[in-house]
Amino acid sequence: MVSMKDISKTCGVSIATVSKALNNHTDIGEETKALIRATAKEMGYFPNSSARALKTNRTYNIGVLFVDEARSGLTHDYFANVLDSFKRTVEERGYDITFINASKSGKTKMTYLEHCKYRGFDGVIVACVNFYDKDVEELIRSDIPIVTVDHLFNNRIAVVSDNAKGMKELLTYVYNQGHRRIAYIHGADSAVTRSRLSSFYKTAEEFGIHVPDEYVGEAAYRDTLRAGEITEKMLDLDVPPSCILYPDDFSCFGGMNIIKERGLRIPEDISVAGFDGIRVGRHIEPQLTTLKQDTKKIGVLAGENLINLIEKPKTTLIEQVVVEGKVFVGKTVGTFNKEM
Amino acid sequence: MVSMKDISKTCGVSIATVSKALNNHTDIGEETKALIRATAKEMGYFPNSSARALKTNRTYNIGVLFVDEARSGLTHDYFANVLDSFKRTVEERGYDITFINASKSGKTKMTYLEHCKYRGFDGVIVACVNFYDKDVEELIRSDIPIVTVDHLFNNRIAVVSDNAKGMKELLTYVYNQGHRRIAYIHGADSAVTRSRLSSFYKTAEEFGIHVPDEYVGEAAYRDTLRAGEITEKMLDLDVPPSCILYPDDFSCFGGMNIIKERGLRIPEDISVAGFDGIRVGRHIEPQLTTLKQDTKKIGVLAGENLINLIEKPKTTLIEQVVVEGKVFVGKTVGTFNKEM
DNA sequence: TACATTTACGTAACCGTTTTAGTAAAAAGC
DNA sequence: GCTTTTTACTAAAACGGTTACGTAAATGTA
Repeated sequence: MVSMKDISKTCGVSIATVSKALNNHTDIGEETKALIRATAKEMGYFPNSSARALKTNRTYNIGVLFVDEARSGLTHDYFANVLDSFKRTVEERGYDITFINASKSGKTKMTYLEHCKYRGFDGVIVACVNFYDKDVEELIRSDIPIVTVDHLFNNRIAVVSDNAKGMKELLTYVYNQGHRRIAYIHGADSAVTRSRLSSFYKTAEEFGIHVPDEYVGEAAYRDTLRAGEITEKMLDLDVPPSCILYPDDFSCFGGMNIIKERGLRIPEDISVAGFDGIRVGRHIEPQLTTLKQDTKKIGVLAGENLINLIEKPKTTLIEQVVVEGKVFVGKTVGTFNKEM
Repeated sequence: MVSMKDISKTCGVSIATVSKALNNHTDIGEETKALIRATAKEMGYFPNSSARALKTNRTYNIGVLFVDEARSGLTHDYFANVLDSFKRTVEERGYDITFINASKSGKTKMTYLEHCKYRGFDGVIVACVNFYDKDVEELIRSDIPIVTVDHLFNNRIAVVSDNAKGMKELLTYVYNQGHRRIAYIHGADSAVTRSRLSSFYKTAEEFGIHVPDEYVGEAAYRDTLRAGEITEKMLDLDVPPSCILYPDDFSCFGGMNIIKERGLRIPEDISVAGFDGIRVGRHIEPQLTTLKQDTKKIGVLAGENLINLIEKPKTTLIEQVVVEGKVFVGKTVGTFNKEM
């Protein structure tokens, strides 16, 4: 590796001059700068990020903590899309991203926070299901700049999709299609779940429609089997729902399978809607009606807010950034106007 | 941040002693080691990776280059699964992963190789569609330890899924279900495509079945619309195929949609099969018959081979590691025994 | 001309770690 | 008891940068 020392030798200047020239300091003559830059390029010089980080305490590296329960967030469509957008945003601004993990490095196992300190991340983005993990809590409570996705913490910036509004819009759409017997299968308890659930009840009340207890069931996110089981129960009711809302698109597929197995048609006999708007939903038949989350915007805002927090901590507001989703009208919710 | 210097002060020993104690060198007394370790733990010490990297020239960081055409590989189900598995494997062994990119860092744009040198990655994994990008070529030709996925290069370890065998198995399965008029819509030209295509022809010949030119069409990977268009053309043939194979599961969905639009039933009227085995294929109706790639194994082998290459370059074979996939029997390929 | 200011560069300390070479004290050898 | 070996530690240089401070020469000012 060619270093500043090499450049300084061939240019006949000191290392300090090389450093200043390459960093465009004002106290270096223009010709000298030009010479140094030219030879740097010629010699194939590139700065050593470790050395720079050591001295400046800035790594231009952002830690990413995306932990699903068993699987990492990578194979989770929603998170993968958010991460992809986040990645582009921060890379534009000169940052790289590295995954945080709690594996052993060498011999000693590290907590997430220890790993962050070890790597010297300038900031961290956290998006995961289990925010109550004590390792996650330790990280969140630290003094590292952090942006969380879809979860609120004291004194931390959070980018959250507007679950309440999303649920309201979805339900409104379904209502406007004529449905009155609307069921909601929700995911495991979490802030997101609670937000959607309360919005579901509230909106239903606003429309003056009654939601019997049997119309609300708890499944788990992205669990097609669970969703299928609950769907079966609902179909077995004396007065089954005319439309079922699911915690996510995957779960919705699970429900759809059961419905089809029963010989019922979607949407003629029963309507369904998902949540998230994963890519494949638009490519299958019938096209999935769902609440499409704006993963791109979430990623961009998370990136911008985090970098602001890193670069101008004083002027950055600690706030909740809300991103709205949008109903994607597919073919799984039909019009309903039979007698109630 | 607490450093070795702090520990050395509280323990009344030199910094060198601290370093050696923590790295378990033999020339430090047991009691001293114990004391130093204890105080290190107590003071919340963690090594500074930048400083260590600067001195040792080892970052324990692996660069990941996953570039799809427009979108990054992150939202690509196949790559995301490979990456996930790769990530777990290397993290187990104390390595982190960071994405390589060619964005500007600060002001100057870097090539992939420059970025790798800047970050000092110990090794790199490359998996992308466009291996002919000159930046990618530059990287591959460098002296950094590299493992590629699904592409062969001289003197580089490659982990490839056995496309030829996969195609053969899939076609054999379809043949055994009684199909003789089998079409193949393949992806854009690439090593993978060629491998599958030649295997398709070869296997067909072995079975003594004739493949008319109209039964082979070129679409693009993960392009549902293109796949749909070609499917239409094939359905319009005087003697349409009884089964169509697609370049990937997504494309297969595209074909299925067209088929359903035409009022044809899958698999009663026409059979289809995908390639890859993405998760959602198992959760939709009818369940997709496909060649399931062993993404987990690919990731593990890529990780293990790369680390071996990094840690014992002398003894590591430069070779092609082949991973076999397996036919996942869903419901989209039916038995066919009408007269030919 | 004499002094103050500006310009352009160099010196050297420092970031946190590893490692080579050295050293004093303790143990072993005879 | 003296030399040799072993044990347990330290000093200091080095990795590749950044930066506060110093300084000589060039320029400006009166």
